[in-house]
Amino acid sequence: MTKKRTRIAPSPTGIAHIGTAWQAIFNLGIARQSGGQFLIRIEDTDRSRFVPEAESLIYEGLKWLGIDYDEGGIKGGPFAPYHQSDRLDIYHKYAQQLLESGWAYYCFATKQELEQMRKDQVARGELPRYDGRWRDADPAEVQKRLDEGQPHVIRLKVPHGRTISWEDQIRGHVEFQSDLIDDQVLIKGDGFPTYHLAVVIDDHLMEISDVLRGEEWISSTPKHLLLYEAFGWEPPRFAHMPLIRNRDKSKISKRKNDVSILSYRDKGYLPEAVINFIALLGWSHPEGKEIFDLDEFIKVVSLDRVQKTGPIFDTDKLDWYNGYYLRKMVEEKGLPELGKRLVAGGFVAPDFPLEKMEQILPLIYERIVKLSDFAELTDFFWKDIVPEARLLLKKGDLELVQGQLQITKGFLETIPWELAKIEDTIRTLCETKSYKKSQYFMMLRVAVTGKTATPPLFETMQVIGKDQVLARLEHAIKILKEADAT
RNA sequence: GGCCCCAUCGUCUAGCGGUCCAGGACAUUUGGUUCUCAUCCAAAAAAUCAAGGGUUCGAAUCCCUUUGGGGUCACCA
Repeated sequence: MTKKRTRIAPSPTGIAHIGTAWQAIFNLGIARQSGGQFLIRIEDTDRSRFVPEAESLIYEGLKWLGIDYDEGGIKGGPFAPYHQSDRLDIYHKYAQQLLESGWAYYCFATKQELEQMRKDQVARGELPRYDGRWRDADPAEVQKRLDEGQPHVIRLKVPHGRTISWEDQIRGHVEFQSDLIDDQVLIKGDGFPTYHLAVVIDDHLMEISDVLRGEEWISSTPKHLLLYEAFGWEPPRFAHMPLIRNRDKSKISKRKNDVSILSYRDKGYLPEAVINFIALLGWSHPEGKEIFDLDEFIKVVSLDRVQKTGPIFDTDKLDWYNGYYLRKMVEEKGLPELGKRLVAGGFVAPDFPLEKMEQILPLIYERIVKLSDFAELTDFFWKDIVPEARLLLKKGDLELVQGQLQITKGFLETIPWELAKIEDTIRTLCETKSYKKSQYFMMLRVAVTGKTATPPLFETMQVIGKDQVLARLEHAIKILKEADAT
């Protein structure tokens, strides 16, 4: 297999987007399995949307997910620079070439002028599009305006009457009529190139062999193909991935979904879970596997298993993956690993007593879905609780429950605080007094934790500690008295 | 609206002319284990393969039409 070079070309306009990560793993896989390179190029030609910290967020997000790259980004490489804003003179040089070969021309129409033109077109029931007013302008007039320093753009002279087609790696044969394509702006009024110009020049210069990008680019591809032709360059292979969607099927958006990679980290997801989840969006494992890591994905990914339909971003399955990977992690690396991740992610205070942690972790690791669940799952171990009378009395009447609390407290006071002893005491009590197990246990659970869903009762009591358990039972008795009085 | 892309259970998908009255996973429901929750284990329900026409001995799989959805039509990427 010939080596493939692929790339992602994110724009630093905001957050690190989950879609970028999704694109990245496919590009990474296709390149790596051929022994080629995967690179990151920063497309920062839109100064109006530029966000300074956005770029480092992208690296941080990809790094967290374990997505590595070979060139570009902060690494640099043989085709540097990898920031488009550092490549301006390159674009100008090639734009000049297009001007000379007749594939491009200067356009002095102002934005307002074009806006008015489109408005008029729409009013006349026509399609709004550039009317080519400077396409065949008098060279002398153009030169005069140039000499005067008039603001201008450079446009591509899209040939008429052409059919432009390519064999898409995912979609097969796709074709467009050139007559429907506007004379694209190549160099903007501010001297920056547009995406179309820059992407073609950079992909060629950086020897990208396979362009794997979102379906939203499919209608731009003929423009790019025209540019390759204009430059006399061999175009890369194109593959247009489906678009990840919101629940309403529209293109995934910030408004309707959490699309920030880092926010999944902050919510307590494991990177391996996120990777596994997104890998199965629009793609399926050749052996039908549901569980695999990035290394395996890179080995087996192929474009022919990419679906043409845009998958809906539904994180239900991500939750399942996360719980699964959390449990797997504990089985393989032990509870301390879970503790480490909790601390590293800031889900538990760094000064949280270690021995307490060691006692709590075995009780909750099967119950935790996200690392951020930890607090909610365990707060009663160290926080004061106020059991609700309603819950205490859920399955038994006042008299019964009060008696149960008193007598249980009495017995527990006398025993050494060991798991076996606690269990033995309570079970014996339950039997000799003929309490209903479900009622009695649940009542105690509420009295001791304030909750109806907790880890097993005896272990929980043991970890909470004798003094605290007795105090809570006492507290429960008091609450019932108050409830009785009102 | 023009152009382009797409269409299998609620969701992610398997399927690339017969082995599919459509398989798996998540979610859901039920049962088992159990002091609750969760885990784990079983099982169920869930898609007239968008609809209608063809082609074929035979179609979820090929073709056409319709419908539906999406993308794109900027001096944004």
